[in-house]
This record gives sequence, structure tokens and C-alpha cells, in this order.
Amino acid sequence: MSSKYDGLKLENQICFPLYAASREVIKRYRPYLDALQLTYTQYIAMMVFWQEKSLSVKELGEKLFLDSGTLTPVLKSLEAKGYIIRSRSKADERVLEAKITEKGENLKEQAVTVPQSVAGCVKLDSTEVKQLYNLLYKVLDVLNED
Amino acid sequence: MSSKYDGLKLENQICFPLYAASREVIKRYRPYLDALQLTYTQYIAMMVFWQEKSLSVKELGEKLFLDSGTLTPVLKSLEAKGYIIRSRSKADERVLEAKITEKGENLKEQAVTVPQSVAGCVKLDSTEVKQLYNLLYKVLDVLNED
DNA sequence: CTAAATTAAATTGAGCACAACTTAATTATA
DNA sequence: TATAATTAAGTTGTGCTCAATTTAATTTAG
Repeated sequence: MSSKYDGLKLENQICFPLYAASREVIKRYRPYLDALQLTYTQYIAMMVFWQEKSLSVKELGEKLFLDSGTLTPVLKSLEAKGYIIRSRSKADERVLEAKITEKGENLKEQAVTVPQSVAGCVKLDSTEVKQLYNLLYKVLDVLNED
Repeated sequence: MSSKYDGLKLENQICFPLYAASREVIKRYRPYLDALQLTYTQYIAMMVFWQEKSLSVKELGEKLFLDSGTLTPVLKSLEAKGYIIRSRSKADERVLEAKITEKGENLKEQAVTVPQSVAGCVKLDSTEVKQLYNLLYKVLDVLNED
């Protein structure tokens, strides 16, 4: 039996399992990230720095889908821990460049086991992971177009 | 060329697109929910009340994957708006029962168009939505087992 | 060249999300 | 049946997340 209210059920809105699964997976990172003294947001920022070495707040924000309101305190915290250095661009004083330090590079060695450890909890086979991955990026790409 | 650090790339961790897509989709709800004077968390709580009419904080928390630390202020806010009433269970004074009001029921009429409006932004076809749905619940079910 | 528009970060304030702890009620056990 | 253990909510404190605003630097147009 269906009604005009069916769309208003939790189990009929894709957005709810997305939201719940996201939080539950992030929770699984916590014990491993606690050992590194990183929050999840600090961790994904460091993942970008391990690849890019140096970038502006705006560039980092585009990669993480976060704005300066979120990133400014996260970057200050990472700088306080000694993993990055923040400095104004000489070419354009509006731009803040964040650059990974030697200490930040070294942290990569300790972080390298984190993804495998968490992957063990999720228990999708490689085909399913690929499917999920493609669907999520399809959603992200469309929403990112605006 | 692959390295032992490949797992530490954003694009190789399922958790990142999950986190980013979740936030981006929720952002699409905002304009519609603003019109109802509801936040997203208040909205998913109301979705449960539209189905269940009355339940305890614990039961609601199990459905939403949220604890009393999050739900207590959300429920107080919904009560302040007149959509629910909170009262202690007579059978067990520890339990707080939250019950939808007439006004809360009426809100459903205004909310009924929200899911369709947002679904339009996501742009997955019905097969893809079903796939995504199944994969997300698979992740949730496994993580929920502990 | 200068005023207006744009841009990049930072700031502010509201509302989660969650861990850790507290309080009060109920249940289990010695 | 005392008391110990457990349970349900609430409280507290930290850290996002985001919208809206502010500040300062740069670019664009008149």
C-alpha cells in the first residue's frame, strides 16, 4: 500500500543512509586517528598535503568541499602541531599558502596503515567498493556543477 | 606507478566521497527546510515522528544513529516549536517519551514536496539510486553489528 | 588614475556530533 | 532485601560545518 507520504520515510530518502553511513564510517577512523592526535578533518587535510605539499586555503577547500570558516581553525591547529606552516603569498597578499613541514611528511609513515585498518570494518568486496565509489562521485560531480 | 602510500589518497578512500556527498546533499535540503523552519536534523527526527507518532529518545536514537547528547537539544527545539511533546514514561521514569502533536502532524503536508524537490538535484536514475541505497545499507548494517 | 566590484581569508554565531561524565531510576545479585 | 550493576537522559566541553559578515588586497571600468 502506497501513499503520497512514502517519500517522507527515512528508508526512502537516499540522503539519510548517506548521512548515517558517513558518520558511522568516520567513527571507525577515530581510534586510529586518536593515536596520531588527529581529528578526521585534520586527517583528510593532511592527506591533501601529503600529495600536494603546498596550496592555498581556497584550493584546499575545493578539494575537501569545505570553506575558510571550517578550514581556518583546522589549519591553525595543524600549524600548532607543527605539521604545516601558514604564510601569505607574496604574489597576492590575500592568499594564504599552507605548506607541509618535515614533521608533517614524517607523519605519513604512521598514517599509512590507517586506510587498511578501516577498510577491514566496511566489508564490501572490491566490485561493490568500486560501484559505491562511482555512484558517490557521480552525485558529487553533479552537485559540484551548481 | 603505485606506492605503499596509494591508500592515503583522498580518491582511494571510500570514506571521503561518502562524507563529502553527504554534506553536499544535505546542503540541497537547506532552502526547502528553511521554508519549514527546520534544520536537517530536526527534519529527519520529524520524519520518524510522522511514522511512529511516539517513541523514546533511545528508540529515536537507534533509528537516526544519534545519541542523547545530540537529540536532547533537537527535541527541546521541536517541542519549543510545538511539533512534539516530551514527557516521562510512567512505567519507567528514566525514559522520556516524545509524542507528535496535531501541529506536528500538519507540518507533514508542507514537507511532502521536499524529497521530490531534492531528488531532482541528485540526478541518478532509479537503478543507480537502488544500487546506492543497497550499498549504503550494507555498510550501515555491518557497522551496526559492532 | 580612481572608484567600484571582486576576491581570499578570517570572524562570528547557531546548531549539530560525539566522547566523557553525571544523575536518577530500575534491575540483578549476593 | 540491601547494594551493586545497569540503564536512560541530560550535561559539559571540544571541534567541526556553514551562512553571513567583515577586512584587506587586487582587479576592473569609467
